[in-house]
Amino acid sequence: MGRWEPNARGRLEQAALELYIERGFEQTTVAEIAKRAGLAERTFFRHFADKREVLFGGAGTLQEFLVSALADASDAATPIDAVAAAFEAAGTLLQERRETARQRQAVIAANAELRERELIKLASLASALADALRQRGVTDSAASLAAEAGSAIFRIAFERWINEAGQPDLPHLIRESLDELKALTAGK
Amino acid sequence: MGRWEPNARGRLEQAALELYIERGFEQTTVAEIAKRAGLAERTFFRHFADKREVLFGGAGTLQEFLVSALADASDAATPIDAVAAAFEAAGTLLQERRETARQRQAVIAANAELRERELIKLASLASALADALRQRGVTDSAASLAAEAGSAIFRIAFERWINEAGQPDLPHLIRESLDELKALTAGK
DNA sequence: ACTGTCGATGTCAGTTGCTGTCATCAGCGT
DNA sequence: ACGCTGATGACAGCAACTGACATCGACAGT
Repeated sequence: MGRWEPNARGRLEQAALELYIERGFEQTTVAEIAKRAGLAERTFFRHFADKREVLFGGAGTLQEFLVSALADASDAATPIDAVAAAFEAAGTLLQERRETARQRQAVIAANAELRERELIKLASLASALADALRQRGVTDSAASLAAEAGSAIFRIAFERWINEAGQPDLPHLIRESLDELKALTAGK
Repeated sequence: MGRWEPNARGRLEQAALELYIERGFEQTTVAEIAKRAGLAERTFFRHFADKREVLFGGAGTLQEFLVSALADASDAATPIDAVAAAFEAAGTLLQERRETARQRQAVIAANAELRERELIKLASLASALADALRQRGVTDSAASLAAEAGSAIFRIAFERWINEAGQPDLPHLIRESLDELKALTAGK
C-alpha cells in the first residue's frame, strides 16, 4: 500500500468530468477538482498540463491506435481508403462507450476553449496519419490531403453518431461519409 | 480631433505583432503591448477578447468574403468546385500580402495556443461555408463534407504557398490541391 | 452658450490559471 | 540502519482576464 490512495490521475479525470457536467467548464476551478479528488491543486498540474487537458487523456492512445492500424493496412489500398479503414477500426472500439462519449462531447461543445483543444488534437492526429502515409511511400501532398480528408470524414461521421437517435453504427457512418465524399469529388 | 490618438485597435495589433516577433508570444505580456501602443492594459481587453485574438482581426473579413463569393458562384458548379473557387478568389487577394502573411504565420506556428486559435477560426469558416451551401440546396452532410474538404485543400495550399521559395501562385496551388484530392478519391 | 448624454479610455482591486521551489514521507534497495 | 527516489503537499508569485467606477472630450438639443 502506498502512502496515498491509488490512481490519482484517474480520480482527477473523474472529478473534473463530473464538475464540468454539473456546473460547466468555466465555472469550475482547478482547486475544486483537486479537492473532490482528495488532492492538492498543485498535484493536478503535475498530471495535466492545464485545465482542459484532463478531458483529452485518451487522445494519445487513439492516435497510436490509428497509426498502427494504418501501418497494418493492405498495400493495395488507396491512401484515402487506408485512412478510412483505420478510422473504421477505431470507430468499432469507440462504439462501446457511446454514453461516455456523448457526455464528454456535450461538455466540449459547450465551451470554445475545449473545442480549440479538440481541434488541435485532431490536427495532430491527421499529421501523424500523414507521416504514416509518407512512410508507405505516398507523396507529401497526397499524404496530407488523404489524412486531412480522412479526418474530416471522421469528424462528420462522429458528430452524426453522437447526435443521431437510436444506436447508429459508427464504422458504417464513416463508410457512408467516405462514399459521399467520393461522389462529391467525382464531379456532378 | 479626438481626445486620444486615433486607431487604438490598429496600434494594438501592430504593437502586438512586433512584440510577438521580437520576443515570442509567451514572453510578451499584455501590459507591454498596451504600453507600446500608448494605452492601458485594460484597453487592450476592450478591443480584443484575449491575448491571442489580436492576431486574428482579419478572420471575420475573410469569412464574409468567402461566404459572399460562394453565394455568387454559378449554380452549375459542384459544391466542392464552388467552395474551391471561393478560396481561389480569396487567394488572389491574400497574394498581395505574402510577406505579412509569412511573418504572422511564423508567429502562429511557434506557439500551440495560437495554432489552436487558428484552427477554430478555420473551423468556423468551414461551418459558415457549409451553411452557405445548404442555402444553395445542398444536402446537410454533403455541405459539411464539401466545406471541410475545401478548407483542408486551402490549408494545405496555403502552407505550401508560405513555405515555397520564389513567388508561388496561391490560387494555382489551391487548384492543384483540389485536383489532387479528386485524383485521390477517384480510386487508384 | 449651457447642459446632459455618450463613448472611449484610465485606474484599481480581485479571481484564477499556472509555475517554481522547497519540504515531507513511504517504499525500496543496499 | 541508511540513503535514495517518486509522488505529494505547502506556499509564494506572476500574468491573464474581469468588474466597477471615474474621467473627459465630443456632440446634440435647447
